[in-house]
Amino acid sequence: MAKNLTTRENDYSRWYNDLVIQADLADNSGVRGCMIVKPYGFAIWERIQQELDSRFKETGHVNAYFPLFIPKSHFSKEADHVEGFAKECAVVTHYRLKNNPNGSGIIVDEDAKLEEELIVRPTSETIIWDTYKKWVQSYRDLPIMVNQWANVVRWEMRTRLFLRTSEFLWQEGHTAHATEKEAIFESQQMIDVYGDFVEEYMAIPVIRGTKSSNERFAGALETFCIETLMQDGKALQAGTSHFLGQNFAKAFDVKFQDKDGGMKFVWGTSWGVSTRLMGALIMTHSDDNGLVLPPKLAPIQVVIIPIYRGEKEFEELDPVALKVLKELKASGIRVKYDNRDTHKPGWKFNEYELKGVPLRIALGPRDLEKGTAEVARRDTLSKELVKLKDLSDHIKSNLSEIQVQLYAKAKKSLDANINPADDWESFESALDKGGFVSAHWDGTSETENKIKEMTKATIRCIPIENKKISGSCILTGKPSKERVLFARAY
RNA sequence: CGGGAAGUGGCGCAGGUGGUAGCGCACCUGGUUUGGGACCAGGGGGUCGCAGGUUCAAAUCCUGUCUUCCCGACCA
Repeated sequence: MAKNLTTRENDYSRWYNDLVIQADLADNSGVRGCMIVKPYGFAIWERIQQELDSRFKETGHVNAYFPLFIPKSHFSKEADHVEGFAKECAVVTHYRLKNNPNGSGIIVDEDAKLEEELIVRPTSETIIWDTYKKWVQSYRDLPIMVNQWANVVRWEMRTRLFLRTSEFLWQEGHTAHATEKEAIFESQQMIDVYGDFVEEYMAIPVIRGTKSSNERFAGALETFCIETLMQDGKALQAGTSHFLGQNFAKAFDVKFQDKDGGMKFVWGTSWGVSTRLMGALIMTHSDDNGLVLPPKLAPIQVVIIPIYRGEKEFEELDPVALKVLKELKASGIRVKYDNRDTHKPGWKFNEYELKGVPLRIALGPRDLEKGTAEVARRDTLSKELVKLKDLSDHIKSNLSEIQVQLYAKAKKSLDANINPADDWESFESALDKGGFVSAHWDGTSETENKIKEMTKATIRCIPIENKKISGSCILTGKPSKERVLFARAY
């Protein structure tokens, strides 16, 4: 049992906070709402980046980099967009500091006021569309399929490590197309890329859907999303992809001459996932002993821990451990041999459990005699004696089994927590139980707002694979074409 | 941004009627240990979040400010 880790039952939110810090993923910094991503946490993020990046490249995208600062005038061009982000923008107004004449330190130099203030990007649509204007003349210049890995800033009032921070890391894809059909295809394709990645790689089951107009991205015509459910029954948006129509093209005057000779506005998309995925990862699989990582994502998949008394025993063990290490490495497994003499085996067991390493191999004198190793699984906390000659195969099959089982477990929990409700009373009690509530909605913003006021629940998504069975709205009784998913969300 | 709580060695906390800081864990040294967070002995480390103020004297009292946590408002 992990020391000092609050149990989930006791206080889920505190469990999460403790875990992030104790597993060495991230820490708070001296700046409100900004986090320090520690090496172990960043290693996981790098694995997310690596895999996503290659999937982006496979689907025809290239990486580029746009500036952190956005001129205020660019930012104000698309009305809905401004409306959506204005309240959470950091603004740069000066470019110089000076010594305070009264000797009390450093102050802003009022003489160095910027003529045009700069916004720290909350997202990059505006500066990118301002740029695309210069890149696009002809249909031959399209499509543009650009992604960037960057940090963004949204001045949040209430923050939590990974889930909502004022500065966070993400990728944002921005594409421009000649036709509406192409742009819609792109935004749908990317939500599938996200969905497949999150399910296959992070072992987190998702629901693919579209957003209601209330929850839609500021400036988009349609927002596709993947929604997940955490162990405490709250929903978490894990990724979004937006069909922007011609909104940004019109705002930034991005036109091209088509084959027919006519001038047309281009069609756009944007899509992103952020370090919030780390939060989803932590809250989907982990337990009261600490982090649980799916093997495909774990920076360390297997740790080898030697158990010995005195130098003699270590001398005998070490070559065997090294041989196992070499063998596992050779078959492409990310393995660490922790031969530090500064910590006892029991200490290491707990440490790697807290950090979610999927498999642990313990090698001691008893194993040496019998030609075995003890293999322990992080997800089930079970142990097994395995013959050394079978070890490599055993580890490989264990890793893929863990990956499959983590997903299956999370999927089962997701499915078990989608509850239908057909009247207001059962709607409310279903929300209180946690999870998604599948209910009819009359399709209006007003009704969604009222429901939000009354229950704190929002429409998380309109599932893509929805059966179009009509009914009547849970609140107003007006006709509804299909059920949507409500939940209280992060 | 409102309401509440808190900030004291790396971590968790005590001290608070003002008199210059202590405990547990961690750390360092030596020894014994090592199959689920070892033990003994010795040792190092803190301008008490920061800035002002009251006072002969401030961790302690006052004011401001920053950060964190909880609740709310806000949030794609």
